[in-house]
Amino acid sequence: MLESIARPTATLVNGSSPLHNFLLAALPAADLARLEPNLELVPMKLGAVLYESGERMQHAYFPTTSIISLHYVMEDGASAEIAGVGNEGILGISLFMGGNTTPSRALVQTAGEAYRLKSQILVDEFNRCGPLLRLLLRYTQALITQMAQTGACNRHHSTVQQLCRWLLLTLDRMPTADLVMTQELIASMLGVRRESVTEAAGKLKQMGVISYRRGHIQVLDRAGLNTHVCECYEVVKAEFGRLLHDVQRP
Amino acid sequence: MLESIARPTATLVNGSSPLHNFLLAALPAADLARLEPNLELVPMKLGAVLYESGERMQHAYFPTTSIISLHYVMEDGASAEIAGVGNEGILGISLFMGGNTTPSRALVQTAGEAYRLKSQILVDEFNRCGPLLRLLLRYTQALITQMAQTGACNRHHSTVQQLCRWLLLTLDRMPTADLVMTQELIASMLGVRRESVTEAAGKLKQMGVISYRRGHIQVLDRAGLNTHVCECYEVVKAEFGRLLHDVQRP
DNA sequence: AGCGTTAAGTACGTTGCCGCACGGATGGAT
DNA sequence: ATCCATCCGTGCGGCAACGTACTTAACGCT
Repeated sequence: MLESIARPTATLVNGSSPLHNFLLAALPAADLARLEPNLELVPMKLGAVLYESGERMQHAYFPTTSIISLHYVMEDGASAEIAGVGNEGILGISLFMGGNTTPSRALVQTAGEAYRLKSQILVDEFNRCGPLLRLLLRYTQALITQMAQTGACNRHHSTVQQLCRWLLLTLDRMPTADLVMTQELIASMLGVRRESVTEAAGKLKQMGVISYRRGHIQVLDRAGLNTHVCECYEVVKAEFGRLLHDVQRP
Repeated sequence: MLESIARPTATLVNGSSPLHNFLLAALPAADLARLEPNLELVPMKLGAVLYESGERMQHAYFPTTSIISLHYVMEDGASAEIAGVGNEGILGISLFMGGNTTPSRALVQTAGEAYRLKSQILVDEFNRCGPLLRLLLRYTQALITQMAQTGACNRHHSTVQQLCRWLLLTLDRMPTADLVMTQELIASMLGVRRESVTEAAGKLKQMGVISYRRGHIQVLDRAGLNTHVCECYEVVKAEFGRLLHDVQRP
């Protein structure tokens, strides 16, 4: 296991280092050094379920190139994304907030890599009440904003607006403008029918904002997304910027 | 200011003690003792705005008999409740989570009383990294669940179901089954039209579950609400119970 | 090269909620 | 006792999204 510790290798497109996760990168060197021997680089396969509602988590995840989606799944099977986690964040809030579980599902929305850390090690470090605690609480605060905003957006905004919001938030966490993503998957995130996504995506395509083919979406005109998105995107982005201004790409 | 410290008085219907707030009641005596000289009992007037989006909070509030509603207000004036805070909780999460502000509005949904505490005193106590920190983080985790669930509920459930959820959650925080509440206000909480509330309430009235008159709603048949509510109510309630099981009515 | 699976397009009736515009009723205030 | 602001009831057209059903197109596999 110790051998699997991440070292940037030539075979990886972006290289890989814990520093590619903004939270880890924002830690003082001494704190990061304590964690580093325990950080394990793992591949994140599209659609993989990292956490199921009510389970006890074995690991926390710090995405680097992958994106994780937090879903709430209803009794009747309907679902809705409540937040996304990319290289700006961590999966496993409930480990340090208390309670250990949450009533939600976490799955890989965009394939890539993440560093994982045994739950206990994260908790122990958190309990030192040092920089990691401060950092994780601020991140959690930003996550709360994202969840609240998503909820309000669900109530008031159109599918097209929400699709724009979702695309922009995803784009911000991606190195490229090419998303490997089916409309079906987007529908489950937004909590709408697949056909509704087809319709909304069709409009954006017609306006030349995006193009797509089977299983791929390409954003052609990011500014165009901005003109059609609701305020929610900007609010979330601004709040992350404000709370984690010192947590930037290394 | 010191003179205004809460002492239960005969003039108060329920009497009033910090112990009527579950979080305060759950603190070890030594920790509560440090806070108590700084707790100030204040009346909470219906509709009063305790916090406006982006403001810096001067106080944290621990409701006893009052209920506070956290709203998100959109640019176009549309609004939606993202969470409620009663005697099980605290208003002022962002003070200790970091960042000090949130993009939301807090207003009094049900008149009553609350203990308030100067921000700095709460933060100082939180920074001792003792029982208060543990307690507040667990509470925040429960609040996160409530927000996520509300968001998903906004997406998938009918106005009647949501009204039932809202009534039950409010009822849980009230000593009586009589709510002083206009349909207009409920509409702004649920983020729907006033007429939609009229319609939903009319159905419940016809079924004999509630009755109401101008500005008052009375729940006649709580079990009836339970049969019409969506799963969301139970999930939130269970999560609060699980996370704050040791935080009970004194 | 052809096949089978899965993604995406189309169509149509239905519905739940919206926006608007009223009229009627209530209950506190003068 | 009367006034009148506020709250509640109702009606109607409109529409975005839904549920359902089916077709067409793309990709990957043998």
